[in-house]
Amino acid sequence: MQRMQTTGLNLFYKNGYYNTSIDDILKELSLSKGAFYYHFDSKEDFFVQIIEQLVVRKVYSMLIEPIEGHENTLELITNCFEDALETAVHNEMDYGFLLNNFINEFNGRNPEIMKHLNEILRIWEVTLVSAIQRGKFNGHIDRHVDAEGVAVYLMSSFIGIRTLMVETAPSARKYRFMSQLRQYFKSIESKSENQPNNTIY
Amino acid sequence: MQRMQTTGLNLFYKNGYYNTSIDDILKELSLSKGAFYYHFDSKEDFFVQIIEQLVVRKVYSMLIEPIEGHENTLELITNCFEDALETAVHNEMDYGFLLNNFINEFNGRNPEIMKHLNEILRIWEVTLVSAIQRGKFNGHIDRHVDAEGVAVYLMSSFIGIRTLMVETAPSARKYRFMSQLRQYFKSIESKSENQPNNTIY
DNA sequence: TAGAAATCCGACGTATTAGTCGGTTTCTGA
DNA sequence: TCAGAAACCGACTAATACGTCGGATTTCTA
Repeated sequence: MQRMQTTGLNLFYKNGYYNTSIDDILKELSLSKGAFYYHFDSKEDFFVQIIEQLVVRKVYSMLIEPIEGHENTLELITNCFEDALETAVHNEMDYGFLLNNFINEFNGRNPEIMKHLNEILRIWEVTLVSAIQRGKFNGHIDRHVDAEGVAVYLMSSFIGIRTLMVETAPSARKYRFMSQLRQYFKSIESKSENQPNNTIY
Repeated sequence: MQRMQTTGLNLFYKNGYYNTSIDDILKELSLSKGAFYYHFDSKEDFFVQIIEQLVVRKVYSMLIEPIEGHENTLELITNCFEDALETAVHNEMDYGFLLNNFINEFNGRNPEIMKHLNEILRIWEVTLVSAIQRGKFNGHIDRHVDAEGVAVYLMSSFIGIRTLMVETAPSARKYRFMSQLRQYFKSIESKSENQPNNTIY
């Protein structure tokens, strides 16, 4: 069942949900229809379970947990993005950002699945927002910046660079992206070196 | 034939290429299989013609031509993005950024079509790069910025925000995005008010 | 070890897909 | 007017899709 889900996710990521048949997955696993429908009610049920079991965990370990620490927020985010993009560069065959692909595939076509995907995005967003607010509180980030705005901007740029890293010069594009991200971060970081609220930690 | 293409593009955009059948398109047009295959060799040929005829034009009019002027580059890009996002907000049903959706769908599965899509991205990129270089030359943009980097960063953020504007608070997210874009632009614009090279125009 | 529960098999049904092809209608220009 | 070209029709094929079902096999448990 674990194997079914991981194999399923790989193929769905590679070929898309609607363009991957149950038979494709079962052929890869040398299993039969009966085995599949013993464990899952339908293809959709199968996919929902994959989201809950695997996709959520992937996003958490890659994008959420790395920025939950109490160090300098902007550094945490920089390193988190750096690592995530570096992983993508090393994918011998990269198919873009998992969440982006699925959202584009299911948007307006499957509200049930969209609910799950939007929920993951929401959690990513609130994690970023609170990280930025923490940065403001700790004096690393200028007090006047709009945390929600920065979060949306960061998510946007990350989603987009993953699409741009598909097929065309992923390594070079990653490097350029990270440089500009640092440039942007410089523009929102605290001007003074005072970090008054840092003392309480 | 025009009607076939526009209807085809709408459905491909809405449901994806693989998830839209020829019959779906023909039903919408009240046409028959014979009519379709009289004009097009195959579904793929049909789609390639749609890209060349419609997608290219859309991207040009929306993202390329608006930034080819000789006014302040950063203002041009700001207005261009503003308009493009505003159009998306007003789509009663939005399915994200056309190019992003198709790239994610065809990446690693159809090199022929990917070639066309990547070409459009490439043109967008060089247009942005030369616009930024023009801005540096005109003194609106700091001479030290990396034009390629800024272009990649801009494209990334645009692609991403279009996915984020799908389903969840498009108008609010657009507003936040544009604010941060302006913030970023402030960080790369020329520090001094001198615009030495501007005189030759 | 025997019986029950869990797991798996694969042929089958029904629906949909891309594409074919012989025939019909509509347009056009001399 | 009429012949040929352009455009269109729709039944057909072969492949593939999801899901079902009766039965076989393996694994667990007492």
